[in-house]
Amino acid sequence: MNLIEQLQHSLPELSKSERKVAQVILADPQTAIHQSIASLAERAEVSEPTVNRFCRTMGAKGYPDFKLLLAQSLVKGTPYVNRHVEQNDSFADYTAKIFESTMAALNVTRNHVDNDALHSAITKLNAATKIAFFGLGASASVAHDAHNKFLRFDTPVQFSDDVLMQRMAAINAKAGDVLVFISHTGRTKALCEVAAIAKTSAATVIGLTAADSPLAAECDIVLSTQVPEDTDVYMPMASRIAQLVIIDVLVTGFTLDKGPEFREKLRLIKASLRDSRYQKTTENKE
Amino acid sequence: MNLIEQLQHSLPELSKSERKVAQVILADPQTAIHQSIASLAERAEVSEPTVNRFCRTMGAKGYPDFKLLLAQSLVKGTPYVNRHVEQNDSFADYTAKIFESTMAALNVTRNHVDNDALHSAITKLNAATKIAFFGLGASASVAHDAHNKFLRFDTPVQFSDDVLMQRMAAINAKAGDVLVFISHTGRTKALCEVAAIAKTSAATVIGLTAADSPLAAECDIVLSTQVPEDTDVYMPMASRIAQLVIIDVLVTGFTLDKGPEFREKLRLIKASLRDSRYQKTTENKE
DNA sequence: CAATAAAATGTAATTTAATTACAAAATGGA
DNA sequence: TCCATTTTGTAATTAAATTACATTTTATTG
Repeated sequence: MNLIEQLQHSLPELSKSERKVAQVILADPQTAIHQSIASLAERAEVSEPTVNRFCRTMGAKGYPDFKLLLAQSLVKGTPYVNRHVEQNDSFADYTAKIFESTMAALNVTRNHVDNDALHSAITKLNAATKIAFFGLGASASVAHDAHNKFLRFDTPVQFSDDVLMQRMAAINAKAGDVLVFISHTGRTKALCEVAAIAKTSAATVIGLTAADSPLAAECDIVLSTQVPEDTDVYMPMASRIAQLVIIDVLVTGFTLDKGPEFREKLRLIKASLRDSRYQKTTENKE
Repeated sequence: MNLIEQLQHSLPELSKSERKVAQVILADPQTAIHQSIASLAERAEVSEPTVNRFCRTMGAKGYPDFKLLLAQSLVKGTPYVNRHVEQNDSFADYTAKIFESTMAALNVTRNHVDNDALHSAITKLNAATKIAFFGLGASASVAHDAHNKFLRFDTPVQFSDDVLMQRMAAINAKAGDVLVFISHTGRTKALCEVAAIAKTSAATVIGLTAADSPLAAECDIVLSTQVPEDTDVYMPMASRIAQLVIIDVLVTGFTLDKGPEFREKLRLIKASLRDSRYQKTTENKE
């Protein structure tokens, strides 16, 4: 646990003098880390050994050690948190908020992904005879991205952001096919309907969507993005970024499972794109 | 700058003895913060005052102060670094690497974005009579995403991943139009050519691409994503995520500049999507 | 290539800070 | 109210960091 939180939390258990020390530190931790034990003791109106004992109570080896711990917990205090953009935010404010919120979303997703689900999704994709990515609205671009990434391989890939096309594809889905449905909310009726059709087929249905949503209910494998709901009007969807990164994981797992001989193939693809580029130093895939 | 980075960076400028100190610290910073000046001096085979002088050279007030700074930078020290996926990585390994690398990319981008360029891009977009997003290959999905996001407003938006369509649009571009070209490398010939055409028009040409690239040269405003090149075959493009987040910033700035009466409009759009969703608790945009 | 200035480093003394040992209050239960 | 226990403070001690100054090293120039 964070030391600051720990201080706050153990406040009631402390003795009178030690509490005084804790309060002085909590009031302005930034100052505390630059003070000697003497000046801190004076500010808290206690003796120096009391401060020392207090440090030991809090799990430090002594005062200098305590200061180190305190300094460290001040840094990671607010790592990346989800913060909403507000009307009066300055340019710098909302830029920072958007970046931080996105990183927070990725952090949360990383810590909460269902590894088993991801793993079995990769296995299914690898064994697939055909792969399709479906999304509507904003999720269409995520499906689009997934399609691009999987185009590098020899498994046939399909992408659609058109409900009718999706329906047809779902109806024709066969065993060995993998259909990936992408939706932020998991509540888009049209997409759920297509997923329901897909479910009646022998194909594998994967959902990249919110857990416990109607869409998730229709899926064999659910890859959920545990991202705080962005109810704010101004807030862009961090969940879509999380979905893209999950797709990155899928692609990477897919590639690795194919083995090293596959690597050569990817190199060839890369090389074939060379002529479409202005060369300079290193070469990259677009 | 991070103290560890600073140490690494100033290594060549240091004197012989001070370099020894720096190297001992860099070799194991975690140990260093728990040592006294005497034991550190001994390990580095220098005298105590040398260590003290070294601390001052690095901008600290003295040794204890230096330890504090070091301790702090160890926390946020190497938060998210770019790590390449390798053939023998386990599932857990590459998943972690991908998430971390993406977060690292976002962190780097946040710290290096050209705020003035971003700001003027937002201003231009707000004054635009028409907006277009162009991308090819993998960047097409980024353009696609941007298109989706800007569709919520009343400024006409266009998206294309077709070179011919892009050419036509570029030729017909007029003053007041804003054309956004998206490319990871900034070296795709076809896209550069379209950008060159656009540049001859009176329209504003914005590039969401690598700095100092051929594409960047054709643009009025360059929004560069300073992301380490991903030469690795297995590595998904973190830069594309960074581009998406920059688009989020553009959209947010766009919305905020339009003022609060606009907020109502967005609410109406949201409400109009309601019927296409299965309701449950809170409502969200797709 | 010596001679000298400047920089770098070390030694020892000094100062400052932290800790310990122990004594004095304060607290709480019989 | 008395005794045991805990809490807190005082003074001494130890440890750590810093300073002042001496010595060595390095670079420079005649």
